[in-house]
Amino acid sequence: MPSDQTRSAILAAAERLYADRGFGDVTLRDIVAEANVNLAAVNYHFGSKDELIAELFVTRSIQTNRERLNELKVAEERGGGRASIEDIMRALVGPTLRGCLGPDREGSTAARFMIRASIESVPPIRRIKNREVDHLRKFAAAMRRAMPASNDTELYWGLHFALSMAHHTIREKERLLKLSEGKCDLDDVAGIIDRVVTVSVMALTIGEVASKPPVRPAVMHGRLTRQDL
Amino acid sequence: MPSDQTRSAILAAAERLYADRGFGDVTLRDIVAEANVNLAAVNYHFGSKDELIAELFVTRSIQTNRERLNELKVAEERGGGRASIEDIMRALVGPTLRGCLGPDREGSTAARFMIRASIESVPPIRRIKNREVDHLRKFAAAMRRAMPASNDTELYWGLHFALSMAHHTIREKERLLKLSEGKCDLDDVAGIIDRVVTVSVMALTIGEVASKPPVRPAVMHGRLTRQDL
DNA sequence: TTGCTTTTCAAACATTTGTATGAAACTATC
DNA sequence: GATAGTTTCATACAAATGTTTGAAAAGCAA
Repeated sequence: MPSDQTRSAILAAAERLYADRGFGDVTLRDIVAEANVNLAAVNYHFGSKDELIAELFVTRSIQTNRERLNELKVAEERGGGRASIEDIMRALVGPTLRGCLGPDREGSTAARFMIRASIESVPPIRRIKNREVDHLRKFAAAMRRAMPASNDTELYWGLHFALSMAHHTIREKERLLKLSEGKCDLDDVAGIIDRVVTVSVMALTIGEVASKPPVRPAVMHGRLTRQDL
Repeated sequence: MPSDQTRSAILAAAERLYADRGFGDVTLRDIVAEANVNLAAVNYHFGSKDELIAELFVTRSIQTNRERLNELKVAEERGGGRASIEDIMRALVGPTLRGCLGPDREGSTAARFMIRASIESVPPIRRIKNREVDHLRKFAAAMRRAMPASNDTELYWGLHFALSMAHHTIREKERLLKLSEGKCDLDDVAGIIDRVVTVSVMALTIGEVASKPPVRPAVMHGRLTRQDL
């Protein structure tokens, strides 16, 4: 058997098992059993368990990033070098949401793996995520071009909130479904993307009116602290 | 030594260690060493490691929930039985954000523990979180009273997005700080709460204009799928 | 004190886990 | 077809970890 066959069998089995049962419940022995390879093969081909997980996550992350930048590029070309802020935000959150939500996506191992990675956050994945910042700078730059009037602070908050809504929707989709008693349609991916984009763009326009958000009613009573429960 | 002393020594030591080093890196032996008690004491007083973690998390969750409902009650009383939608959202996200962000909060063990719990999401905590839904229904009810025109779907999405922004800001504050090169002031807790509240309320007003979000440019080109990278 | 319950303690248990080893099987090149 | 390099395999290793045990200690009521 060529070496690559064992390697990819391990990758596929690991991704499937991690997606189904999470990182905490899957051991190397589970993976090699699923892949029908020897236990030592993991360390031979990947060096360690953590490096296996890292490779899985990096592969999928690169895919998502490529999709995002691709969608951004398409939007910029269509706009003659300048994409609208809506399209930029859509390029940011669209790929992730499309990948992880939707009815048929239940079968997508890659998507379910990335959801797990988002929820459980094991050390090797956390390490990678912390270096993931520079890829977002490209989106910050595009946003800056699209709304030159806005200042950087507002821009970063808008970017942050967009990712907040997208990721949290993926992470907590079960809970939202339960809370809303099915009223929130988690299968309407296009609608969800519209929602997130709309709200994100609105968030960005806060900064265009004033540098400080407008609404700030007096609510902080002196006696309302963490102590008095 | 009275039995309660050992019990609370374990609780305190566990919360401190988990807050500092995370759930993955702290063993029972670390905890009992920090608490100066015997290893078997944990199982004697709590039954198991998971039940210890669960007790820690439940205690802090109850605290947060009480703060939220308290703040909601204050706002409703001030408004003569009806709180404004701004104040409701503020009561929802305020306690968590105040508890977990801010400069002096660095020393608060409870806050850092809850951040860890939000990031790492170990099984006993996940189990509890999944039952945490009914507490949010009280907020949904208050929101319904505040904006009777809005339909339930929009309401739940607004609630969900508010929590998204609050939790994600806590979870990813380091990354946001790095991405924005310090431009986003994570110590200005009041400002952050204002931001989240403002955006949440705006998100809720989407539904008052129309039942579907307005912005929906044609971006989904046929060739833009998960494959073509 | 006596007797009973609760709590502490040191030690051991039982598993699980990732990793390492060294020989065997396989592959490809000469 | 011999040889060198690669890959597979069964097995063992070593360490960590949550849990259990049974006796000692402490607390407390009669």
